[in-house]
Formats: sequence, structure tokens, C-alpha cells
Amino acid sequence: MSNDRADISGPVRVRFAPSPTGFLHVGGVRTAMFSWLTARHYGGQFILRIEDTDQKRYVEGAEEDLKASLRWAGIEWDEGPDVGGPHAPYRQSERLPLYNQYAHQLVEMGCAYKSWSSAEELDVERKAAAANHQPPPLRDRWRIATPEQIAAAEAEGKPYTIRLKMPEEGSTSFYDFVKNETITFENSRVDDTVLLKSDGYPTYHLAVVIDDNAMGITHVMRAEEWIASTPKHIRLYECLGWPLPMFAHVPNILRPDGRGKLSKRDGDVKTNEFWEKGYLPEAMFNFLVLQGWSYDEKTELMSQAEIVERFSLTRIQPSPARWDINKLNWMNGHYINHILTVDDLTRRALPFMHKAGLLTEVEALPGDDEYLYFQAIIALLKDRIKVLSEVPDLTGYFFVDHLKYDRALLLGKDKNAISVAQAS
RNA sequence: GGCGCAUUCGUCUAGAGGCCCAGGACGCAUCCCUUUCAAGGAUGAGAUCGGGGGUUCGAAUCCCCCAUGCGCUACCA
Repeated sequence: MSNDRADISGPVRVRFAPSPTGFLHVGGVRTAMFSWLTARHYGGQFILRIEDTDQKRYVEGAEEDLKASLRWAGIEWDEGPDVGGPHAPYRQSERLPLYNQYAHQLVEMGCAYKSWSSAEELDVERKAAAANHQPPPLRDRWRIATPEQIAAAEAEGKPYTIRLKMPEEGSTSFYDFVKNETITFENSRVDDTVLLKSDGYPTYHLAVVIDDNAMGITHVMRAEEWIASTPKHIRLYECLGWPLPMFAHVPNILRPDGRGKLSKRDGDVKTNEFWEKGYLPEAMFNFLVLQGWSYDEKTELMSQAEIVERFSLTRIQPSPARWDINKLNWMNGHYINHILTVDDLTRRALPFMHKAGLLTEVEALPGDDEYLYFQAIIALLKDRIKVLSEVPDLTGYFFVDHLKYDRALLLGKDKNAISVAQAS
């Protein structure tokens, strides 16, 4: 039986397109990782695009946090808001005229229509439907407005939205690389989603299609909650006569109790908290890639370079994983104790000592006596460090009252000065 | 309510018709090492592969139904 999963061939351009509405959580990092890995493994480009089309939810500083989180995790981009590129700008709020132009073009083509329905009245309709256990209306009444009604509304000059006009007939299908199957939707079940809001900003649906096309995105990778809106996007590609990209919907990471996808309200999910606590980016990368992807039946510990080489889009699991940091803690300790060199570990632990006031930056420069003292302590205690933030507590008693032992005495009982020197 | 996706040890996973009365890892337990705590080593418990029907000589793997979970159903992404 032919059950071979299609794999990628040809050029590859993948993007990660977060919206700056808060800190980046680990689930977002993982989606970015899969996209980045796809670009790197298949020899393509990775693009970062900021989808800041919701003025109400915009959070100051979120873009910086998100870029810092990505970079910490070892994910860099070839094109993006700060590094530039041939398709700049990479921030959607700076591309507004483009969306506006296409939205109106779609209206002229008969693929979309203007609506003067207010958000309030639509809300009333939806609530009434819900109260009757009926599905909310898929179409807006302006879809079937007469030319006279439209002319009258235009003359009034009131704000309007532009909505997609989904066909009533037929169905839309697409192959999904991760699900490894063709997913089909009846067009009559897909709603006439808003493309352009009354404030002139595009919705995700319009902006994502226009930008993915403009930026030459070949593989649309995103979280799986977008599966249901993919037929809308495909409709847009068809109306505009643009070539369809391939789709790959990555499963979500669920909350620890399995109830719902990870959200920013959950604890232990902020990426920046992980580096503040002293998790290593290598361990985080390794752990995160294993949440939904595997190389084979045994290999788990892999460097980023090995993962890039071994990655395959078709080995991403279609089912969601629960967020559980148990194994991350083990892996972090393993990297600290067995993969990092003592010197590397020492350097990384130093900032935590500075923060705790146990060593100042000037008195513990690499190579200094104070540094070597600390390094000897690290060599002695590294096998019990799980996260770097524990280091001050673990080593504090070596610094009480500026007490300083002779470095030569800081030896494990089964060790001698030579073995310690060699280990560092 | 409608539509879509998912379902293998507590958790992450291997598995693409016979290699599987299901393998690995984390966690857990016991033992070894050890003055202690870790780390390390060894052993073990732990999944009738969500349930039920098919197809087949043979199914965790293919098909159907059901259940459950998740997602979407916003002028949020």
C-alpha cells in the first residue's frame, strides 16, 4: 500500500509570524522552532514577521521580548523587522496601504463585499442564535444588498468592513504535511470572515495571505488552530490568482492538566522566566523539539546542529503534547553536569552569583584567582545543579565572611588535584 | 448547536499489516556505589495500544461507528 508521506522538494521559505500581544510562551517558541528547522534543514530562508494588526491588543515591548526569547532559544532569522530584507517592511502595521488596495480589489472582483453592519448588531444576532442552540450566522446581510442600498450607504460615508464572499457551492481541500492527509471543508460552512476592519487595519486572514504571497512563503507553518480558517485563505489565493503554498499545522502544547492549550495565563510558560531561572537554551531547544517530534526510537540528546541535520517535517506528530517540565529539569541537569565543560558552566553561572551579591563582576573575571576559586567549587558541586539559579544557594557557604579555602583543597574525595585540573 | 483535528505506560514518545502478549526516555520503586546529599550503575512496577464493529491467514498499524479531549465558530491572532 502506498502510504509514503510526501516530503519537501524545491525552494523553501518559511515564516514565523507572531503578534506582539504579550510575552512569548514556550508553545510559541516551539512553533517557531519547527518553522526554523524546516528552513534550515531544507536549505531555505526563515523570516520573522510581526503581525501587529490588532491595535487594541498591542502590548508595548512585546516585540522586543519575543525577539529576545527567540534569539535566546537559538533561533535567528534571515529576514525580519530588525535585520531587514528584500520584502521589507516586516511589520504589518507598516504595510497598511497594501492590504487596503487588495481588499478593495477583491470587492471589485466580486470575491468580497462591503458591510455596514455594526459590531453591536452582529453581536446581538450571534447571541440570539446561541440562545436558540443555533449556529451563528455565516453570512452578513450586506452580501445580498442591492446596488441602490450600497450606493445609499456609500453616500452616507459611514465606516464599513470588507468581508470575504465565500462560495455557497463546492468544497475546499488541502493537504497538510503534519496531519499527512487532505482536509476538506464545505464552502457553505465557511463564514464570510471580515478581511478589512472599519479602522482600516486588515484582519489576520487578509494580511497573512497577502504577505505570504508577497514574501514568497512556500510552506505555511502555524499552530493547528488555523486549520479551520485555511479554506478562507485558499479562497483568497484563488481569487487573486496566486500560487498556493503548502500547509503544515503544528499541534498545540496543552496545559499540564490537559485542559486547553497552553496560554499566557498559565504558570511556567514564559520563555524569559526560563533563562532567568537558569535553564540552558541548548536543553530547552532539545527538550522542546521532542514535544511533537522524534528522530528515532531511542535518540533524545541532540545538539542543535544534529537536530537541524536530522529534522524532517513529516516526523512531526499530529497530536498535541502536555506541558510537563519534569523531563526538562532532568535534561537541564544533564546538560549542566555532562555536556557543558566546567569552564563553560562557570561562565554561565557567574551572572547568577553577581545577582546574588556573592561575587562582583570585577573580582571574578575569567582567569582571575576569584574566578578559579569559583570554578573549583563548580567542579565540585556541578552534579547537583539542576538550574543555574540554584548556584548561589548551593555554593554560598564557600563565601561566608569572605572565607576562602585553598583551591587545592576543594577536591572530591575520589579526586585529586590533577583530575580536577583536567576537568576544567 | 455546527465544522475540523486528535486518541500507545502518570508524562514525552517508537511503531506506517506479521520483527510488538508493544521498544526508549523522564518520573517512580528497589538494590549497588557512597560518612550524607547528588551524580552514576543495575533491576523492577507501569499501556489488554479510548470503546465497538469490520477488512485480512494475521491490525496499535487499513475502513466505519461511537466516546472523550482539543480547536475554530470575534471588526483577536
